[in-house]
Amino acid sequence: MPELPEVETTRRGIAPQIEAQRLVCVQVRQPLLRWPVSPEILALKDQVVGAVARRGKYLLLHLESGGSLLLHLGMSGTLRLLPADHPPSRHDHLDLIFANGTCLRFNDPRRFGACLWAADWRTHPLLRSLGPEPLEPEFSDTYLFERSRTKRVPVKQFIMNSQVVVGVGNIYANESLFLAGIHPGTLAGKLSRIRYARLSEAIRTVLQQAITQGGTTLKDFVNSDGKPGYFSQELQVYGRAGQPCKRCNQPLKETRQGQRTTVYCPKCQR
DNA sequence: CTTACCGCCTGTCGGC
DNA sequence: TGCCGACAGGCGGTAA
Repeated sequence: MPELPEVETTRRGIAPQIEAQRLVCVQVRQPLLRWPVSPEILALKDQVVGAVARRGKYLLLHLESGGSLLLHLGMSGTLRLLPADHPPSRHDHLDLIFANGTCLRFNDPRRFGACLWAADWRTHPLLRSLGPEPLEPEFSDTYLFERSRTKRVPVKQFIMNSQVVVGVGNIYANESLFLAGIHPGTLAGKLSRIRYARLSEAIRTVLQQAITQGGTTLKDFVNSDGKPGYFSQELQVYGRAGQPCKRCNQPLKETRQGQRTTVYCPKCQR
C-alpha cells in the first residue's frame, strides 16, 4: 500500500525522466477517482515540468509556468513510465504524454487515488494542514511529545494522523511501534518524552530503510519501472499475527484500532 | 476543540 | 461451483 516510502520510490523513479520535459497533453480514460480529475488538468497542454516533489503521500509535479499537479496513489495506485504507444490495460485511468514519447501512466483499481490541480500547492486545502515530514528536522522527539500532551487517542492512531506527521500508514505505524518497543494501545498523552525519542527515531529508521528497499509490495505496489519493493521481507510484525516474534519468539497478537489491523508483540511492546 | 465512525472502490478469500 | 460477506486501507467528511 502506498505510504511515504512507496510514494518516494515512485518520485525517485519518475523525476529524472520527466523533469524539464514538455508535457504535451493529458489523456483521461476514467475521470472518476477519489475526486473527479480537475478540469484544469484536462485542459493542460504544452507545459514544461519543473521539479517533481513529494509532500506526505502526495506527489507534486510543479510546472514551470506556475501551478502544480497533485497526484495521490490512494491504496492501490501506481505510476509507470511507458512508451506513449503502449496499449492501455484495465484501470489505466490517465496518461501524461511528454514530447519525448514518454508516457506517465496512472493505474488504480480501487480508485482511491487522485489527480488534482493546485494553483499554489502550499495553500491547497488538502496540503495546508499536513504535519511535518518525518525525515525532516522539524519532526523531532520534542515536537511529538509536545503535540501529544492533550491527546487521549492510542499512540498508533496518533502517529497515523497526517496532521501530526505525514506518510505513516498502517504498515509503518505497526513496524515503528515494534522497533520502539511501545504498545500500540498506549494513550499518546501518557507516553514519556524518552519514549517519544525512541519512537521518532524508530519512525525515521523504518521509513528510511523501506525507501532503501524500494518500498513494501504486499500485492499491488510496483515502482515506475513496474518492479516490486523488497521491504516486505523486513517486516517484523505487519501481516505476522500468530507467528513468533523475531526478537523473543512469543506469538504476535492482533487487535483492531480505529478499523485498522494492529499487530504487536505482547512481550516486547509495553 | 476532540474522538469515533462511515464510505468511497475493486479484488480476493473463506465459508457454506 | 457459485454466491455472499468480510477485509484490505488513505483519508475527507460528518456526527456526537
